[in-house]
Amino acid sequence: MFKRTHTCGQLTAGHVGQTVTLNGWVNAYRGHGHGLVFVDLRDREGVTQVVFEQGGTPDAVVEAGGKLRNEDCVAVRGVVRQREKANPKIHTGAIEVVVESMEVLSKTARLPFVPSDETNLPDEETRLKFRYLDLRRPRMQEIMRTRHRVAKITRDYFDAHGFLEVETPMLCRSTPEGARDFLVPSRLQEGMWYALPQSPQLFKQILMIAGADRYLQIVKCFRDEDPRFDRQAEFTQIDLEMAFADRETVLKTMEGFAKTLWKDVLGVTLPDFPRMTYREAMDRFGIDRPDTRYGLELVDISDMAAQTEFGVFTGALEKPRGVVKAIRIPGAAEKLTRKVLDGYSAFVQQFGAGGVPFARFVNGAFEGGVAKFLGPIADTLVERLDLTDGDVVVFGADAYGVCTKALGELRQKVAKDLGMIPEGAWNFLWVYDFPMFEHDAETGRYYSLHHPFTAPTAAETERFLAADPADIDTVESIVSDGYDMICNGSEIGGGSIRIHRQEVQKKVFSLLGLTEEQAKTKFSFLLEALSYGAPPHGGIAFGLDRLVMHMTGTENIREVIAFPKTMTGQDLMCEAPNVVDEDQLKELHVRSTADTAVTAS
RNA sequence: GGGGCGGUAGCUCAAUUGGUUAGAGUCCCGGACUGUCGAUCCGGUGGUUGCGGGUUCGAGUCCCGUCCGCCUCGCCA
Repeated sequence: MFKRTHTCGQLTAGHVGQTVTLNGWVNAYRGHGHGLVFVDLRDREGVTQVVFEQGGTPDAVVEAGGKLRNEDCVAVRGVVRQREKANPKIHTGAIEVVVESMEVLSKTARLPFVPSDETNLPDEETRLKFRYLDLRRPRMQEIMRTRHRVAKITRDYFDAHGFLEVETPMLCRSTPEGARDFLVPSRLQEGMWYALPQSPQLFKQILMIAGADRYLQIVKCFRDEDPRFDRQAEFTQIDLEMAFADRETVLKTMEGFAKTLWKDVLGVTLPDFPRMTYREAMDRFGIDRPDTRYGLELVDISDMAAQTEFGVFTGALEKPRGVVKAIRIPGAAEKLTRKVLDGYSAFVQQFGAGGVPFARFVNGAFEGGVAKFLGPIADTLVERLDLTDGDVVVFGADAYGVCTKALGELRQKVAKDLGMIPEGAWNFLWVYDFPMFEHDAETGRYYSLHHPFTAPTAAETERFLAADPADIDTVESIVSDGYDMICNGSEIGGGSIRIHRQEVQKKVFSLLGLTEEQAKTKFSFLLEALSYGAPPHGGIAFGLDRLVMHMTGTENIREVIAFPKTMTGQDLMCEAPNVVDEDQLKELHVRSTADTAVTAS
């Protein structure tokens, strides 16, 4: 009988003398001839050494033990014994189990790789193909456990704060704006399509109107866009919404949640989160999710740059919204060689900048790079950047958007390259006061910076309702009641106070270029719902995958997802996506236009 | 859609400037071994160098195409 009495992680000196049964996989084996075999048995909870030895173990069992190989799945029964020499590396190292009987539950075939061999870990492709073997590794088990704990603490925390978990549909209608939808053809409604949710945004707002008051859901979302190291087409949100709540209430509740998570999972006590406006974040850090673990802030020197004869500076200032900004890189004069700085120029070029003008500050004077142009402003530049000997200054000179983006990205690269990011630091902050809209010159229309259901701040509402769409400056100056939670330069959550007045929502739709007719067609249910006594409400959504990435120190999102997809959207284990039968397509009223054969039959 | 890096034994890697029979560790198989814990020692199996084409007397190595993986720009309200 193989039924276990203990896990492989729990036996200690206190169990000596007990007869126990363990189930698990062979993590390693060490044979010493026919009379003595050691096997390390592993399950989710740990590793225990079991011994097959002549005298204590029947001869036939010793022989069977000698045939065990890595990853065989077995049950062993035996007596716990104190070891002569303890193994301090494992929790159960004080004891071993002398095997009396064994059942091989399942013999392994030749392994594509050995999960316990951490030094010869295969490439990710192989790990994904044999994910069930990869997930057996203690590191992956630890990540899965952390993810479970995050989900559990999330439910506990919000339950305690009066939130109700409600499920929303996976088969939704496609809505304009936002990411590309995954579509599902309808069999019953010929020619019609469902979309998988990009987020349950509208449903949770409707739940507020429906009186749910406080809503929580840990939910899969789908966005058919290209993946990144921290982005997957299919991902999980912790989705939240609160009725009768202002921004302060939402931020306090969510900040408390983050603090609870970090305390309970990592034992880290987080201080109150600083807050920063979008404008300040862009000005000082060149990005809307600043990493405040290090300096390297952007400093505007446009006024000084105008006094130089440097064409790159003066040319930039002639552009609309042209600026010149500088970053002081302390003590980097020797590290940042010409070659490295040339690399930085190439780096910023992908963001539309021309290059990275630079100068070193050595022996009280600028040298190298564009030093010769800095003469007229040398003293004031030293003062404004607070330069000391051995510093390097890099510049950005362009329209505000390009300059800010380039230096913001460069700032992060420099910090990484020079090892300026402190280990173990947790810098959280809120970014708020985002613009409602951005005007795109190419398409000649406005886009929501967050999403079209984000309310303007209370102070802005009347100005917003009165805004003339033709007055781009005014429209772009309207501030929304949105907020992002940032952790170490990564956006882990974002939300807003929502529009709960129908006329405000209609105004947003009209600014986005939706005619009244289109707005009615696509969002009639929302507009209608807003007309029946909608409460003020707001919420947020956290990226569960990213939270777990931070908490486990993993470098890509696939590590924290049990069965993730590759950069080309494939599941290498089950080989999805894949072809289907012609009959299935027919039933769904769908015909493929792909060039290559795409059906199974 | 654009750019970059990578693909050699089941796995991790090596292979001089383009040069003889593509090597090592590990896994696996066989043998030895009674206190190991990365056990040790001896022997063995194992290769369409991702795939297709080209250049060359000769290609793992150079060129073109293609597939796959990762990273990145665009994209991601």
